[in-house]
Amino acid sequence: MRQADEPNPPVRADADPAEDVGFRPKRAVNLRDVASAASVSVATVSMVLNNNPRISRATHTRVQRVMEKLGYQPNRLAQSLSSKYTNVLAVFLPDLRHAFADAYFGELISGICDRANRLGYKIMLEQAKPAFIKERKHLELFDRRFVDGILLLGTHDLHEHLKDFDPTTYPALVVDNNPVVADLDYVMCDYESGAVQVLNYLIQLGHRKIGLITGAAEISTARTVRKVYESKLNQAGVEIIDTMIADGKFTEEGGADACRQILHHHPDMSAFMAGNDKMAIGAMHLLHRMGKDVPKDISVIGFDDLHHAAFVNPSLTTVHLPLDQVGAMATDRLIERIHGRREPVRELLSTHLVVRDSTAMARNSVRGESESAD
Amino acid sequence: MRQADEPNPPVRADADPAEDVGFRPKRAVNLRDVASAASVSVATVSMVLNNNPRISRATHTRVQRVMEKLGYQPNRLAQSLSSKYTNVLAVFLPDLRHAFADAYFGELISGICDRANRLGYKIMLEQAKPAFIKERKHLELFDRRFVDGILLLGTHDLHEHLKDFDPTTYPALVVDNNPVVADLDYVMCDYESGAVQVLNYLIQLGHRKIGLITGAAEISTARTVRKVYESKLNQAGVEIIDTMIADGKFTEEGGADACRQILHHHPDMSAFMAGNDKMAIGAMHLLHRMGKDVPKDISVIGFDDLHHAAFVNPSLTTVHLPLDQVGAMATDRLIERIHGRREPVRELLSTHLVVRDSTAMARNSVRGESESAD
DNA sequence: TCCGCGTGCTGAACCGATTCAACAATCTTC
DNA sequence: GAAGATTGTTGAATCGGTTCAGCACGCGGA
Repeated sequence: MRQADEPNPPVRADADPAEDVGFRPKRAVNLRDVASAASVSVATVSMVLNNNPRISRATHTRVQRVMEKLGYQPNRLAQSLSSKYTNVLAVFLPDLRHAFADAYFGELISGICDRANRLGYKIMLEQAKPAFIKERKHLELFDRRFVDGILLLGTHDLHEHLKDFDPTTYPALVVDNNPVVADLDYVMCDYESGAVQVLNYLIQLGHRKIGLITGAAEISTARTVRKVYESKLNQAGVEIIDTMIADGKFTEEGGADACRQILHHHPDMSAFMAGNDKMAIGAMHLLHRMGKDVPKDISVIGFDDLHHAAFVNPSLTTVHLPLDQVGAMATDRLIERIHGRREPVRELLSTHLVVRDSTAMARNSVRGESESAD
Repeated sequence: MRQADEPNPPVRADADPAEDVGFRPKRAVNLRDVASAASVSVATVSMVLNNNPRISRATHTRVQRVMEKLGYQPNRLAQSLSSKYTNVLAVFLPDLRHAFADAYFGELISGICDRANRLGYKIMLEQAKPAFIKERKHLELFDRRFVDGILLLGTHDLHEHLKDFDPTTYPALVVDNNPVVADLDYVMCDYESGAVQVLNYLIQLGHRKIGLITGAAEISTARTVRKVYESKLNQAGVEIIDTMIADGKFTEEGGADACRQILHHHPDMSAFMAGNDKMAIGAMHLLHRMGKDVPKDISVIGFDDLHHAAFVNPSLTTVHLPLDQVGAMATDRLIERIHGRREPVRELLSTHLVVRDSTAMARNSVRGESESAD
């Protein structure tokens, strides 16, 4: 009878013979083996392993030689159990359908893994599904000693659980974002400067009728871009109407929808600025479907500079974000925090515009007052 | 003098100021605490935790209540140390520049993570760089008790290290591939059937001059597709010349290059079949640059059906691969193997063609003999 | 009444490392 | 030459679980 309905942890129903004759690691060489082979105590071997300076040069090399001869490899479960650290970091992805397949997150993760490995850390992958958070598994990760720290990707201000990460007990760092919901460490791209470059460029090309395909307002980077958009257009003497802006949800479909909405109210739009490449690509796809020519009829510009963006038709003008560097630096700072760093982390990495084929001079270099559509 | 390089224990060391005062987990509730609070032995608590049927219903619920009251969470380092399993799986990515940002791998990982989490497993991310393999870190992962098993992504026949994974000692499973270099478990898409559908479709549209943009010959799936291509074209009475086939390295750039090469020898190509979507997209980009119209002048067809493929211009006709299902099933089978499965795993998941806008009837439904160019 | 057996629980060994207190041997220093 | 400091090593406790052998108890059968 199997009354055990509840998901029991690493369990196997015991008491039953003739079962689970699974993978059985043959007993490996351990500290004691090395100690006796080298005629020293286990304490000595351990200290050699950790390069403790109190061990003499002679003993050190002798023990090390024995370790090599026996092919000794420390059991890291035992190491972590008795030491303070696991040397594992978790990467949290947001609860989005294709989060893993999203090149934006991929580039971040790439930077993270590279740096983490170089520093002797392993990376554990987690997706922050609602159930996961509700069961407080994000803290369990620490409490049960899975990880030393967490890198948070794709966060925003509605993520209440961000408040749970107390810096000294549950070290966490926000990657490429700065949610106001909690006062956490962060490392991110300079979206403001990127947006400034985009708008300077578009305005210089003669564009005034510029639509903004943005992300949700709860995402700090989306707000930043929007703020720059509004101030720059105002500065150029353009009155901003709400219908010139639409939420594209950071997806291709969303980008296309947002583009359609804006065009519906403003058929004379001459350029679109999108909050990321996926939305820009979605918009371009729609425009192509509608028979509009990018960039002759309409210019489109994105954010991210995914590898991919150079290969759509036409190739996409976009703001290059140093995502792998962000990932690497985030990893560095998180590890510092784990080892006792006190000062908060607030890093901003610079961005630059990459001009390709999706942008061109505005048809007729417009001037001055634009009459509001409707 | 900073003799204290070694991290100090979780105890408050007031003695020495100014040193690694890092993250300090406050002593958590442990088995002994629960045992004494419930007035039973630690053995009993452990057995409750593992749903051991030898514990009476009464004791079970009583202990469980105490655990809840104290907020007890088992330390999984201790659990894994004394049990046989870590409940962690590693995902190996190949040594490619943008491996993490590649949506193909992303979809696989997505399926893997989902299933793994549902089964109580954690996922660890590794990239199989040459140095990593040379230092035998892929085995160290087992020897040092990091993981119970490994899922191998992006493998091919030059990966000699695949031979190292002895099924009973180092459980590993190849995902969406079947390298002949080692006789390992695998779960993959039915590329053969996919290729058959592609060629039937193209031939039915009247295409005869079909170029193949393939991957490297050491990759089994690339060989499979090529084999089908050759036999189907032969069957349609088309003589195959080497110059009709080129290696696109599974990248956009490679796809573009391969496309250029083939066109150089065969300017009258009317269709391209690519081994994945990225190469197809690269080819389409080149064709766009050359002023050729897809699909009017040339049809292009891919493999993968990445989310993305629906949003390039024109949207891409491609073979849908059930990558998340492959990932999920791979995870299932690997876990079976870890727990003692004896029979080899050889799974094939079915694929189907998704027709979009990058394919159309051949200009002039060609017939019979094609004179070899050059 | 005695034996054997199944049930429910316990004590203690064990997994494999880290680290502290203690100590012996050698080196300073006066 | 004795006291004190330094250097190098060790035994034992500890981290927090799992598991096995064994014990107490109640019960049915001979």
